[in-house]
Amino acid sequence: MKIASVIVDVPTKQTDKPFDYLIPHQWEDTIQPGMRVIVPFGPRKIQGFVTELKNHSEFKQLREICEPMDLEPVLNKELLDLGNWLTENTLCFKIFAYQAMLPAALKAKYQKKVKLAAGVERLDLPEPLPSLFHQDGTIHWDEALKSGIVPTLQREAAKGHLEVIYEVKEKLKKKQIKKVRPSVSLPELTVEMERIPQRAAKQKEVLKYFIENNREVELKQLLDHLHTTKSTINALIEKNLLVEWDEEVYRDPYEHRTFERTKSLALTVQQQAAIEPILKANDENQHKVFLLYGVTGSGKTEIYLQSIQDCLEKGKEAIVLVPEIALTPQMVNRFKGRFGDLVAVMHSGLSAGEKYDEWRKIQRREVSVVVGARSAIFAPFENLGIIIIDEEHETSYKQEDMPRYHAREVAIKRAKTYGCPVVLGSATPSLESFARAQKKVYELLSLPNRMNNQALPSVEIIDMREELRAGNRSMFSRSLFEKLKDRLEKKQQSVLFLNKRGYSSFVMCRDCGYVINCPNCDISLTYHRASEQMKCHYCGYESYVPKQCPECLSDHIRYFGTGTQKVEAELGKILPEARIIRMDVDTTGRKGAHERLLQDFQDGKADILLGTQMIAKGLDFPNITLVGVLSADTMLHLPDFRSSEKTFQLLTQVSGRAGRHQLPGEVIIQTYTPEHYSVELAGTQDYDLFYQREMMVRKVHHYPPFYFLTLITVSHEQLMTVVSVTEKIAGYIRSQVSNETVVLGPTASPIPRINNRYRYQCLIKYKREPDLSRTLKTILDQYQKDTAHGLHVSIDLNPFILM
DNA sequence: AGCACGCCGACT
DNA sequence: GTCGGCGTGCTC
Repeated sequence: MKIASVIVDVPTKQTDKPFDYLIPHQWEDTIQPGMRVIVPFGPRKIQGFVTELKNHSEFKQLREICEPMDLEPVLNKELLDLGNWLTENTLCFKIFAYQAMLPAALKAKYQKKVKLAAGVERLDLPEPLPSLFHQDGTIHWDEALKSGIVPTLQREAAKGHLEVIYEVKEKLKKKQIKKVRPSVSLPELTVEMERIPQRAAKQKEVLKYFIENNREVELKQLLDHLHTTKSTINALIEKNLLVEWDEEVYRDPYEHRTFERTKSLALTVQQQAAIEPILKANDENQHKVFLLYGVTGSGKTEIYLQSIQDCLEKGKEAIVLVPEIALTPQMVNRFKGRFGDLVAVMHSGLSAGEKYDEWRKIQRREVSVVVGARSAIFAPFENLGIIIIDEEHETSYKQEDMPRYHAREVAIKRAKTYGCPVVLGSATPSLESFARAQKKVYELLSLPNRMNNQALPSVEIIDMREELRAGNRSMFSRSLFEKLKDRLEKKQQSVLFLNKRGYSSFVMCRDCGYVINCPNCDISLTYHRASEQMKCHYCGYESYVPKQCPECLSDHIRYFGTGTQKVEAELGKILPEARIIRMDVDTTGRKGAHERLLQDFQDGKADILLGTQMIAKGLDFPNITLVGVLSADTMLHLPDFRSSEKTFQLLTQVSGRAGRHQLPGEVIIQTYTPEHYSVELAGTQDYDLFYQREMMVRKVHHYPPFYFLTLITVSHEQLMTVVSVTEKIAGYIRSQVSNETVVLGPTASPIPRINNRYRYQCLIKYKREPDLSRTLKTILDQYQKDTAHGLHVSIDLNPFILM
């Protein structure tokens, strides 16, 4: 076995296949599938993943692998296979699939440099080159680009004076600390100490320390403790009395926190009934998907915890997925509290280094439970016992760029491999999942009551049109105002929820209604208060707010704030004595700010918590007795077939924040469309009825879960090109599919232009189309090589955002 | 993606 | 006659 198949880090159609390389003798026993290697590729060096070892290759002129980047594989057999599965199921390049499964820190960085060719002196080169060399005798290409000396470099390289080199760099080093310990036994140490001459007082002290504390110690600590320097230690190492070594350490984001250990709670009869099938599947190593449908506050987390406990006792491992937004300290505490150091946490709040360290803990089997957002589904466990997906309906489980996977599908795929259960938990399951449970594809487990049989909060729906008619033009209905005042007097807490969308901070002329748009994209610019600039979220374009309206020259330009700011100001007017904590992108930008604000609220430092999406989840404070939703229908009118479902889920979710403990809770939902079923049924908290109503709508309009969707988006600088290509694609698909299948389009995308590229799309709705995958691949084969002509074709199977 | 190779226009 | 534009095709 001297040949390795390598998937190279070049994401194009043409290179999306294994390339064969010879393994140099020195690495023959080292290199294995799943390792990252550095390989020559054309004139440069790049990173690649070894997928296979073999003895023969169809290619004659094989080149050699430069070196391995790992000492042990970063992807095991199962994950390599999973990568292929991802590639097949999301139609992405293999390299994207592999990279998605690893922490970003393992992605290579490339650097191009030049160095002097053999026998050439710096001074042989023309000015200003001789003075531009770095310590290591190279000039960095990216710096040369900035200073405009690239042509000079190229000329010198052509003359053979300079040599171009390509480097692959690790993004990140393992963090290591130096440790020391005695290398001889305690009695010997005592003897040796006597022998140290009197003038080496510090060396004596060090040995005395080790006689008293006969164990390893971190070098830095030792030096601090004894007020000495490394030279003392070096002398003792020379004498073979001490040994020194490097040890890998982890950047533990939770290092300075203690977690109160908790024990399993007694389960209610309902919880007991719900957990039993899961434990049974655990016992029998049976793959099954459970849908744990439990109202807010019904104790789903305890079921997760005890199912995991059961796995750990069987020597297996567990993955828990939680939506990013709900990955709060509260959530982490519950898992760390129960399982202590056995838990790794993965979320976007961690630095690349911290994420890598958490991943290393998993890889080295130092933890058995990982709690994390979407990408934690790829945790490199090898003896998985259970996968839990909390808030299963959350759209953030779908990744929107390559590879466009849904964590739920990946979870089921992995669980099948390990023969273990998947538990999908939600108070408001996605229609897809609930439908599968109805069809007995998933097993339904219900928790219809709250713990201790607390009543669900009472919900009042306020018709804001009525308020307007009654002369109330404020954003607070009379009822909400009264109740807020009441809580203030009773010293209880309230949460006000504002749906961010519809209130986004665009800049508008009050006279003519002109909204400032991005010049490159057909979307309004977002106002950022911190920088007092307008920014495009799609292309990054920035600009200052004009003094005058570009259309009508009026100077009545104003921005519509993030909404929360406006609400805060308004609240200050009507309830001046209320202490308010505002949570939105502006106040939670800094690291840890989110956590601190919530802590303040929990500590009773404020009466009202005002915020967007981010407060809809996980809040569980005993003193909250009122929840207000300022405008329930802002997301209802988005061009998205899931908007009713999302509205219902959000309203139910938010309502669940109230009265989770002794005090009963009240919920006020303000809306302009109280008659809409998703608002009405969120009011009565009737998921089952909502499910039936929404399923009818989906059936009539040929949407999931009755039909599968595939979205094809084409973009190009020229509108004509986009239209004609999309038309050709749509035509080709129509010619290939059955007549039960619906092909919509071509139509302009909801955002018709991003970054000066026009966007057209085509939506396929189908029930059964076994050959669709092949058809789509043909399309990609045809058009992905046209990227040179500026054409982009992207395909999203089961899209969540139809934009 | 990069890069080399290759074929046409405007300069020393 | 050469320098350099970017169109095309290849990387084991």
